[in-house]
Amino acid sequence: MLSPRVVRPQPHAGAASGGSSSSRRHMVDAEAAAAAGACGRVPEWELGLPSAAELTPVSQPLIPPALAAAFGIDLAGLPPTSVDARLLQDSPTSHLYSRFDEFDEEDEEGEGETEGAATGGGRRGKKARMVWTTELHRRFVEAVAHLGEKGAVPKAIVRLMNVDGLTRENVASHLQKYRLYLKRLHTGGAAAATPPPQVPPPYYSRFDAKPPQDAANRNGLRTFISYDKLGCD
DNA sequence: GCTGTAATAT
DNA sequence: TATATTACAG
Repeated sequence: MLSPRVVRPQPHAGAASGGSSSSRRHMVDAEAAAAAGACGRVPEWELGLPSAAELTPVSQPLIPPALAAAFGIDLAGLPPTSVDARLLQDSPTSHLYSRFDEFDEEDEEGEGETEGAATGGGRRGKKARMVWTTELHRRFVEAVAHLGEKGAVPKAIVRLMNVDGLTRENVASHLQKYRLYLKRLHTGGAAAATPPPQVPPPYYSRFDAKPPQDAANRNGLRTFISYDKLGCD
């Protein structure tokens, strides 16, 4: 992050959302699912859960021993620390993302982009939107599962995921959608009584029907609470 | 300061 | 459509 270009503040001041949020709901869905115990949580899993420090090595299996051998990579010599997000990009177009790259063409603003005064000689770097690949998402879900319903807050998730360049905002945003997704699953059965939600937004459709299991299983930790588990129908 | 949520922007 | 950003409340 060097001399991040100053993003022009949008003279907005909208705040269209009514100030009073008296009908503010609580996030009971998740808690309810958790409280359901029998279906949502497996206590023994949580008891035996490793600490955050022990979880970081989750990045290890990303390079199968066989593959490492083929490339003459000494796995033992690799630090079990942060995983660069670049390594987790698995989509064909994932190269396009770049928030971690120093330079980027970034040039979508037709307006005369006034060189940020604050950049003073610094190369302006514009953050491209990050791409939540299935790999990244898998790590995300695992982190959420490990942390549990109550502990799965952006800050903790970022820490657990241990992905280079991943910000709290990234995760917060993703988490928000993720929760909507879960909520949708929950309401799928119960909401049958309520008005038929025309065309429910396909949140996370991209990740649908693909609960993480391979890596988790390889870790000998079984499949953590994932979509189905949390949904607990 | 962090979090959750909704609205809105890109 | 997916992700980011913002505002606001707690």
